[in-house]
Amino acid sequence: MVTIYDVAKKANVSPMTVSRVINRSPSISEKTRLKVEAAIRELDYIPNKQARSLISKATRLVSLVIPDISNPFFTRLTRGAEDKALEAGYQLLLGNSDESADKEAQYIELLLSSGVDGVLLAPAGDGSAAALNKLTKRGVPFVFVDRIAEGAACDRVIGDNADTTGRLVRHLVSLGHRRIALVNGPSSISIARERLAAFREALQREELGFDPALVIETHFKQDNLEDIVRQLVTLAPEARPTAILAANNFIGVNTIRALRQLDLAVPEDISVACFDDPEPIPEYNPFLTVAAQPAYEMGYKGMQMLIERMERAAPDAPRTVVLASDIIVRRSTAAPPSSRL
Amino acid sequence: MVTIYDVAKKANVSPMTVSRVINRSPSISEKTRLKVEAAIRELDYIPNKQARSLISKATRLVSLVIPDISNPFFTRLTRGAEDKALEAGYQLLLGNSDESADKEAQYIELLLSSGVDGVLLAPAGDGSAAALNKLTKRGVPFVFVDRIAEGAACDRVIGDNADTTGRLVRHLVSLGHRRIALVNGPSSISIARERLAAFREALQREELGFDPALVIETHFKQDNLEDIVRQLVTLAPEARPTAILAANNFIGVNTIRALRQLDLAVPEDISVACFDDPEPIPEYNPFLTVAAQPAYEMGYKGMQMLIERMERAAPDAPRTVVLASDIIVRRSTAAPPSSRL
DNA sequence: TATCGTTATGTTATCGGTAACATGAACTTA
DNA sequence: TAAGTTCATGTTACCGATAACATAACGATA
Repeated sequence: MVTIYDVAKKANVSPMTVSRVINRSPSISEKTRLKVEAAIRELDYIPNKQARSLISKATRLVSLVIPDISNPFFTRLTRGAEDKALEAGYQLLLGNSDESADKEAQYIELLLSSGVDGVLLAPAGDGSAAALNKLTKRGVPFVFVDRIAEGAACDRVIGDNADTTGRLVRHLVSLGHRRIALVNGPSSISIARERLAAFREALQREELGFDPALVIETHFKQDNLEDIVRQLVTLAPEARPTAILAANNFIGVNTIRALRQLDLAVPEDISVACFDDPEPIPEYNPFLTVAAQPAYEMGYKGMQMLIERMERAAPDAPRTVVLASDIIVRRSTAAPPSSRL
Repeated sequence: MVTIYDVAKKANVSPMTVSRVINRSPSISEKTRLKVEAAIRELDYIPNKQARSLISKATRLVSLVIPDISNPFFTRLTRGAEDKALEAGYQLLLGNSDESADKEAQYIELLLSSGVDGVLLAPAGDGSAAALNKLTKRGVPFVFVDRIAEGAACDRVIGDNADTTGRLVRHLVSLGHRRIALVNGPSSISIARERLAAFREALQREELGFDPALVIETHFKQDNLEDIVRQLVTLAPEARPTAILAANNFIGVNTIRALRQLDLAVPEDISVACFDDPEPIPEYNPFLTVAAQPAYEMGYKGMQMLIERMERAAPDAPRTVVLASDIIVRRSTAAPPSSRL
């Protein structure tokens, strides 16, 4: 391995002078600089980041911890985070928590020893708080994206769940739906709680009753939803929902799949709308009506805020950035069967 | 920051003893071990990886460099690579090359200074060779997944492009197609070359002529293919293809989108088949006939081979692993219009 | 009990950089 | 031309861990 000493010897200067050249110290004569730069090139010298980190206490590594990289929503978020990180000279350590607080905690433990300078996190649930305390204790800043964990006062970039849910409900109501079901994620996850609360409020605003039987909790990940959907569509006709609101793209896709297994047509028999676009085929066969959250922007903005924290360029008080969604109406929503009689 | 010295002082031993406890050296008395472990717990000590790397020359960081994480094929590959890496105690640095050899080279430069122990790479093209030479020069092992770059003798995990292409062509021919177009990726990428070669051979085997006008090169990334597809479908009737083979999932999806813009129905007017599944909605509306490559396995196996290299547990000679694909016939392929008259 | 062999622990030097201080050379200025 | 400045460069020590060697402690053996 070529070290700063090899370069120094070759250029006939002290290692410190080489270090100064590398770090663009102003007090270096043009002549020495050129001499050292030539030696660096000749030896193909690359500074050792580990040695540097040992002194500077900074690794220029950041981590992005997400629940599921196979979800296109998080893929786009990752792109945004990576772009911003590279732009600012940081490298990205990727971690999947698989929606498990345990795996997440394990991963954070690992990050602590890797000496990451900061963590961008879509927490698996409120159980994340304990692991996050360790980060705080070590002075490693972190920022929430998409979701938050209760009990941690930090920057966050989140979607406007209240507004988005309200608009999705209004869209369905305007088509004539009066009984809308919500297939939600686990209530241990902030966005699931927020979407449920917003759902109740939206129903109230539309002067529709809230029926707990029409709210079902499942996972945000790929799953077979046949049982859950059957439960909804086999309710008595007057209790049966005419539309299903899915709390994320996977639930949306799997709801449609389950409906098909149950021989129900979308949107003829029942309408479906969901949060987040199931890319990469959002439109080749326009199907799901969705609330498309700005995933890339969330990642980008989240990383930006994290970098500001790491570089102590942010105010002490935690900041919250709320990003709006676009409602994209496609073919999975239509007037309910009854109104078409 | 809590160091090994703090622990040593607290436990009333020398730093070396603490180091021995951490590294499970056998020659440590039970009594001392417990004492030191207590101090570690009490102080919440975490070893500093940077300092360790300085001596060991190993960072336990590996990098995965892929052309495009927004492609579900690479997402699944990433999952596989990450799972295997974590299993073996390595952490994953993620890099997107965006199909650009320049970005890739820049990224590899960055990796060199981060001191990664190895690189798993789906090269952006043959232009990658130069950057890879630098890795070789520094003794950083790398392994190709999915694609290879000419001029680098290293382990590789690739799909069986010849066989897969042959089977896709046979599927189309068996439906009655005689004129099949290939919308391929850039010929600077190995899989595009292999698929083209296999395509020619398959046509020959099926005793069909090869028409260069029916082979078009485009990008593997999201793109508007309307011009390209128009070029194909506006050929004279006797020269016009009745089926299009797309060299990856994005090209497949975008071909169908383009056909729709041109008011052509799939599969009634023209059939489409492609490599790689456009997840996450492969089946909720069965559409694309695809050759599904085992992406997860590619990532997993590739990482495994890389780890073997890094830990010098592999034979010197480069190894090649070829993984077969599944042909999944869905609704985008059918008999050509003529045969249905 | 003197000697030896283990086993457990400590000391010193080092990995590759850089901060902090020291020094030397060149240039002013009186 | 001697003293004071300024600028360029070198020296020394240290970041946090550990390899290599040194030594202390202990029990076994004659």
